[in-house]
Amino acid sequence: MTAKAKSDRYHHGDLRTALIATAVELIEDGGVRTFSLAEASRRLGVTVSAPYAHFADREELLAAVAVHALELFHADLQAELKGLAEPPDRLAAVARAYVRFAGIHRHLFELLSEAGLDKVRHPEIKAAERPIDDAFLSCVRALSGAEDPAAAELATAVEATAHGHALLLLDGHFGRSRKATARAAGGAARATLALVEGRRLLSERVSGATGLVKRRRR
Amino acid sequence: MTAKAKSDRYHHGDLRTALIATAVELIEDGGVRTFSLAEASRRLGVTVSAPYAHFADREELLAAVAVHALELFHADLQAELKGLAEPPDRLAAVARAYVRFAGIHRHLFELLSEAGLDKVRHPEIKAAERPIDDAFLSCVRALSGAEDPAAAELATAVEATAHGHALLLLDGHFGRSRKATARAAGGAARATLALVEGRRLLSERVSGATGLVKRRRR
DNA sequence: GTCTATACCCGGATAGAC
DNA sequence: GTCTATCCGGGTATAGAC
Repeated sequence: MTAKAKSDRYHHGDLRTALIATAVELIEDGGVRTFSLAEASRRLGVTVSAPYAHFADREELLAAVAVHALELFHADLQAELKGLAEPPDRLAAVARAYVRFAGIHRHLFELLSEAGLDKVRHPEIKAAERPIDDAFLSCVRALSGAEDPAAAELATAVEATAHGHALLLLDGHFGRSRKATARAAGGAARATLALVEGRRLLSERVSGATGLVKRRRR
Repeated sequence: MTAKAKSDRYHHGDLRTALIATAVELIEDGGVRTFSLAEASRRLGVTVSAPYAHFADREELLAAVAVHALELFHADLQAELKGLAEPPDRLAAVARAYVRFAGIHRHLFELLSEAGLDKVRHPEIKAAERPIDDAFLSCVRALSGAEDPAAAELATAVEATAHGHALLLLDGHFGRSRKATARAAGGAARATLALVEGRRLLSERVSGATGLVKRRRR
């Protein structure tokens, strides 16, 4: 690969990278379902067999795109957390970032959540998820103290809340306007706060239930 | 269609109905993605063109299956609500039923939430959703009083919670054992209760915030 | 209402030349 | 590393006979 402009054949400095970029584009407006290696090849002006020199198959390319998407999300998440100190606020920010990402990169989000990529076959994906999981879990732990047995359930509930709002957003539940993403993200953040508060209240009721707390019931 | 056992050709009392039933089966174990009219036809021993006498295209059959799934879910929901009087409990039961349905009829659930069926083209789907929406909304209204402006957001949050838990369940987040569905459903129900409590608390803080309530902050 | 036959389109993937 | 050529499979859908 030393000679560059070579004959009339198509040439790339780096077809592998170009394929990933094109796949991101193609998926960002069209979704994973309709994405095909053939189409990507056409776009880049190479034949359908060329990609096989860089990826074993379609799924391997998709995995690379998934990694890219996760890195994107991680960056967004860090930005959203920046400057927030209070654990509940940080948790709410995670939910907000999650929903925003889904709204802004719909199809990349779908790739991550619906494509059913085999994470065993593609450990890169797991690796790219790691820092995100860590950020999330550190927020949960900061909130409830590491010893809290209910921490895991809270983490799950927050995750479900964010995920649920994201899907409702993509479903048009918040409308189709530009504001929809903001509405959904705000809703998820508030729901997260409510969850945190409600959980604390319910656990108080169970453990050291005082008359005062009990009186709130119904 | 008066003569029944006629010649050696394949015959059905009602191919239309049989197609729906077969599609349900095929989708219940294999998912929508891989479902094809061709396969369904083979199963029933008719040729690939036969279905077109009853359905305009593949999607029309899928719509019929979706209606079936919604009816199933509605029945489950009613059963789950039976005997519960307290609004929070009823709301939690809705979430529980939702997650259970997702766990037990994975692929039918996927059809409903991911297949992207065009509800404008298929008003039957909207019609089948109606009674479910009504049941859900009546629970929300019973809880917050019809005038509460936050009712809509609560409804959304509960929906998101149920949906989120359902998806996490299908993702293996609660394990793959037979107990996974129960765990997820329980989690969704508890999260719903926490949501209801937390929301009440947060709104008190805003509206008639007393020193006592305020003190709970942080 | 169902069949036969067929046309059409798409995608994935491989062998072998350059 | 890319191309040419080619095979495979799959599905959707239609026309026309019975």
